[in-house]
Amino acid sequence: MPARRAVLPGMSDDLLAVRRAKLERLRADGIDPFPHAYPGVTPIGGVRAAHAELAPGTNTDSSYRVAGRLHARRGQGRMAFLDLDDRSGRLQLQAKLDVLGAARMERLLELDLGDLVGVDGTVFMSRRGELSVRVDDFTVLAKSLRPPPEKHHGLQDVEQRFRRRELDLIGNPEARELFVLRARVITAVRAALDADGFVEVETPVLQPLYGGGMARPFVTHHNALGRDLYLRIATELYLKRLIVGGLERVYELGKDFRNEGVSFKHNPEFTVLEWYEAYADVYDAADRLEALVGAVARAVGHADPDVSFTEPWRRTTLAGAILEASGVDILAHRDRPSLVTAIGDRLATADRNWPQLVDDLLSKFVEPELQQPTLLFDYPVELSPLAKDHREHPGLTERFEMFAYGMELANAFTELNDPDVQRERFEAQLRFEQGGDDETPPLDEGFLLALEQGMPPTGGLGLGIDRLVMAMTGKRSIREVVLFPAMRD
RNA sequence: GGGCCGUUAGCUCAAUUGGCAGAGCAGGGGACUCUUAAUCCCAAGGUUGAAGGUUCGAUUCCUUCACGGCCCA
Repeated sequence: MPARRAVLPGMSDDLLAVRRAKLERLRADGIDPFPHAYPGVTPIGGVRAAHAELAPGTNTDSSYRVAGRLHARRGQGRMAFLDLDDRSGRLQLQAKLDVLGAARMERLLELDLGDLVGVDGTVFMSRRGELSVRVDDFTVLAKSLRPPPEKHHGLQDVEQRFRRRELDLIGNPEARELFVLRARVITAVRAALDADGFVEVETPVLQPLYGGGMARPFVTHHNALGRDLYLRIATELYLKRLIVGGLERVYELGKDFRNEGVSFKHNPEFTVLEWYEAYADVYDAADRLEALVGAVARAVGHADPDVSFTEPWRRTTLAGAILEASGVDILAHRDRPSLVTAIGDRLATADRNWPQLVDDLLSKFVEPELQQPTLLFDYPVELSPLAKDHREHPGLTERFEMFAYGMELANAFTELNDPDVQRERFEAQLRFEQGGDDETPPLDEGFLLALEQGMPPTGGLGLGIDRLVMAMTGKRSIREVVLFPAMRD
């Protein structure tokens, strides 16, 4: 029987001190508590897959090296069982005095939950049918100096889950699975676009001018250039310049930044896909989006009985959807006073211009009702400064937004490529700004110069990746699908 | 920005009408060679988010603040 050494008499109530004392004892015994590497590890999932059919009580001569974080311990003295976690799963370890000898057995039992451990061992199936590895040898891979989350309940405190995401990932396997799923969503998006001949590009995050959307930007400063720069609010204008340049099919997957409040569907930095396809229009973009999201849903196994991303999706018009949901016909009330009268007391109309009121009607009456994937087409030109005029309906543009789970997920248009019309649109927007809209971006001469070079007919689209992941996982808060969401100090 | 709710041991949670702040897990000491939310014995662990107020007495009631959640704008 091994003689246990009292860890630290007189300090047994201080969790951190006990762990530090164990760390120092390892060093005193000539063991490096933070070794440099541990080659040859097999994932626990791989060990499980190779021995799934083993009968209870069966021994094997299969040996593996596994590594992970110590999650639980049962028994002490001459035999103990330990649970080891890695990214692929959990595995029971069996430690026996007659295998390890007194010294190593004692060392093993002194490990703390949360320590990172490597094990060489032999697979067997316990009498109760638990796949296990008998520890033949083990190595401390990194000493954990702080206690892990509660082993059965995990980390429950919502605030701590976001602020200390590493503890969420350690303690809650479903958190790991969610972010692995998020990665699979992004992989599926890339695969679909790559397969269709799109070129992935990277355009500036730090921009001398911001544009491509309606939002307040973050401002930062470049010391050597001696000037302020903006963090991008969209990738649109640079990507269109690449279409001018002849890249024909481009996409960018990255972060945009908007200096606005946080909510369950807004994080100040968020991940967006934008693509632009030469010689295509908004209807091609709609077909491509359906196929893309349908493929993502299949790739990650989206299975909500109430919402299906299987193509085709419902398609209707913005004005029709607003009329149906609110009774207000925005196309019959094309000026502010008329629309205010039509809205009556259903919305606060003070200090809101015509496009803002239409947006309010959409947000209040239509968006929350759109649970199934739905495309709303034909947005008024006042709301769509970068979209091309509708080929049939004056005053409208060739644009749609895609909604699901009561959220806007995507936005697409036949891109406006007439440089003179684009300039007029920007200038009209800036005139609106005199009316108090402070989200209007400044006029981008570099972009207009590029359009004058000649941009082919183009269909473009932006898709919110965080919200897509929310839709694929049924999470109601963007903070659940962003690893480190913005938090107050 | 407004309303409501929450904040108690390292973690997960209790605490009656305002009356000694508790349990499980983890940690410490001990027993245990097929356990698995292991079990058993012993001991320990608290600025009840912060600051003020009411009260003989506050985790509990009131005010302000911080952070978070939900709903609304």
